Amino acid sequence: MQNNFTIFNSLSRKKELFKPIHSPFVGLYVCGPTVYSDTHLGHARPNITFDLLFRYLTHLDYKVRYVRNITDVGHLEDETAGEGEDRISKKARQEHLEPMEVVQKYMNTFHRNLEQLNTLPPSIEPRASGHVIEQQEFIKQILANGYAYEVNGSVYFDILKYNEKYKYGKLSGRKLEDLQSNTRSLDSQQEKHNSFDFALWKKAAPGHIMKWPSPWSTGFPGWHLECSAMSVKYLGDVFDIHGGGMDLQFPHHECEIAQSTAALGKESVNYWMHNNMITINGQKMARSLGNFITLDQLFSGNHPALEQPYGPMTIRFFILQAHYRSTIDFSNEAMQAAEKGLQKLMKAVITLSKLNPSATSTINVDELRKKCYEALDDDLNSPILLSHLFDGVKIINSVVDGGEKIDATGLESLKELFNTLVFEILGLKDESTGKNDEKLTAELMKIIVELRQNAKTNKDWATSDKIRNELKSAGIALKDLKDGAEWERE
RNA sequence: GGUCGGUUAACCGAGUGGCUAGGUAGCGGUCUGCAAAACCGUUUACGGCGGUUCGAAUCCGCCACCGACCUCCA
Repeated sequence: MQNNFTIFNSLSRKKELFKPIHSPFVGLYVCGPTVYSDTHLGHARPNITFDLLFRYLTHLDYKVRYVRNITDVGHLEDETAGEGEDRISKKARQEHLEPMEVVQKYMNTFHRNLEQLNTLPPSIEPRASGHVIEQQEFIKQILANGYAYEVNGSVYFDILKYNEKYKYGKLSGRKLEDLQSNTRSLDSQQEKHNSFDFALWKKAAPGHIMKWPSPWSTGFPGWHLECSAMSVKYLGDVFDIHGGGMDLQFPHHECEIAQSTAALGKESVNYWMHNNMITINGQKMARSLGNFITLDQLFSGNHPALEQPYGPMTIRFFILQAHYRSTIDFSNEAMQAAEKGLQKLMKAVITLSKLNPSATSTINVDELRKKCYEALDDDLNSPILLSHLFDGVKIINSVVDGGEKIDATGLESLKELFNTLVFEILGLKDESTGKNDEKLTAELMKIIVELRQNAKTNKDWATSDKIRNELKSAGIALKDLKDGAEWERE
């Protein structure tokens, strides 16, 4: 299969032509969330970014297996606090729930929010707690190959040993000496041979809820292991693309590389992709920093920092307006700009569907199409794609105004292009449609518009303005045309 | 302190050597009873100082500021 799709590979720090291992099949693994609290705006970024990737690869006729995990065990709150409490266990205790109730609750929210953002579900969504055996097998392999050691029922990865043959730190550009001098002193360090070694299996402290039997101790798997074990299980020893947020590059993805290489003797991932962060007031939005806005808060407007609610598609458009490797700064002003821009785009799609062809054409749709695909092929440059689409919007509106002409062939081509790019690939949708009482509203509006036309015929401007103004405050915009009038929801 | 990245107009953001994205906001015009929408035109730019070059927002050097990672994080 031929394509010109290039991906910026975080490992090589270069754009590379995308060549799947077993075309037309593509294996894609993306790090999912730890489900212990509500989904926030920051989470929308990777999910929309990799949804765009999934949609585009699928559009290019690849058969994509998209695996996105749910972390429901093994992430410690604070390793310095002695035993280190699991984030999920902590939340369970606070809310008087079973750990799995916490997981289910926030996983449900995550799924609902992502559906609202119109992201496609992954092909497989494995959970760490359901793959403890696979993770143990992975540890056994690493131990057998001599890259891990056991101390008091816990198993640690031996980075010095690993570094003799392979290079630890290649993804994040870190040197072992720097890590050595910079690693904090942790309690468990006494058990570790070196401060930078990381846990593959941790013996459970007394009272620890989420634990499993193992050859080493009753305990739980280390933080980085699940992704190595599950990606290899579902995508094979070597697969195409691994994605995630930039903040996971180190140590999470670095450790994944080390684990897979230590267990399998080779690296598992051909292309590493990392999305950048969403910032607020110039600072990363993060759960741990407490400066986050949840998606439900954004949708409802129920947050002190929000001047108004913002629809899921506004958020999707806002994110797509920046390139995925750049930071994007959240503000009400920026969101309102995105909302207006999205409206303009959606309005043009509707206008396009009603357009009448001319005998001749002044528009080169093929040229526009070419530019759009070049943008996508250039490491998913969605902002450039949108800029070309807005060129298209101008063309569509100019056809209505009579400044441009389009023939039947061009019109079909333009419709196909817009439908494919806007809905299928960018995954946007018109939020104003789908209301149940649309039909009744239409009937009522017909009557109101007719009454207003009568008033206008009688030059009764007071009445016609009153109707228009009151409709406006009810959220309906009336627009006078040469003959008659049309209306739309604002 | 170490590693990496950023600094583009009122705001959000593209852009890697000459062709000076796009959206939002502003201004002027066309249309209109008025307005809105749409269209046409248009104002604010490339952190600072040097250097390379016929030519630099783009390459190089220094400085300033901001951020990410180095602990869990999307």
